[in-house]
Amino acid sequence: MSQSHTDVSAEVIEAEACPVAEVLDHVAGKWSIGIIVAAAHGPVRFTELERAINGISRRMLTLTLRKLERDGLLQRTVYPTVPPKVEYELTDMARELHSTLASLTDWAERHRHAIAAARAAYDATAGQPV
Amino acid sequence: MSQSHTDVSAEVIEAEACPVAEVLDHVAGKWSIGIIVAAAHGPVRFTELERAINGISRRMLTLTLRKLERDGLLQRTVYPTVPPKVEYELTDMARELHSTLASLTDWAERHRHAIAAARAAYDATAGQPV
DNA sequence: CAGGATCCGGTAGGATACTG
DNA sequence: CAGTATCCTACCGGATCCTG
Repeated sequence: MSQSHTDVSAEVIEAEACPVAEVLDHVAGKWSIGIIVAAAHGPVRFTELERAINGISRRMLTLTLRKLERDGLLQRTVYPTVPPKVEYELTDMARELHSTLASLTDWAERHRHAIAAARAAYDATAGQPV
Repeated sequence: MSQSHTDVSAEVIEAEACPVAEVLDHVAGKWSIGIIVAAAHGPVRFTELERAINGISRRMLTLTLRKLERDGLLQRTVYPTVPPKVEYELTDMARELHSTLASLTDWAERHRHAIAAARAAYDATAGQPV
């Protein structure tokens, strides 16, 4: 059903959406933001993060940590001590992102009630369940 | 710095992460941002969005639209004309979000190269593939 | 034109056990 | 302490067909 011609209008959206989509790809993880927030106030150790985020599994913590490190958002420092010690710290890039994320948090807190209200209204008006 | 932060209260993290997590729950959809961006410059029709976003399926468009509408981010206007006509427009709340999102876009564009470089470095250094 | 219903695969993410 | 490995499930998202 799709013709071989490409529509020009999509390029604009793509050009705008692509970087954001990439960011979200790195950040949209259920835990990425939590980790960035948790690591924002200084170097954190693995177990600290695990306890701080509370609900995350070791697996997801490791995976998300790796992803963030790979994208240059986290700097991983291994201390070759007898009990292994690893610290994670935000890079400058990530600190900027954290500031931006703060705006999101702010927006979310400011409109949390409005969103809840909108949901309730929607469910009452249009969402007549069977 | 490194003295009194040992008890990184999980409550703080949760309190901060929760709203964000909610936002992301509404926004982190693969298409939500694209829709918000596409609808930012005025009322858009269903088919317009479908063509603009280019890659989205009718199903996901509908679902994402519903979700955004339910959260009070989109206002849906149905014109009971013979060929049905539906327009979607950002609410004030969503316009604010869009501004915030712009920061994210900005951040992404500014650090896109750095991220790519970090990835390459990571893959070269630690990511010796099998 | 706008969207609902259904099937179906890929993957994000959770639980658990093992290790250097 | 800081991971890794394996299994398993839920849901996201695509394709297709049907409707008002």
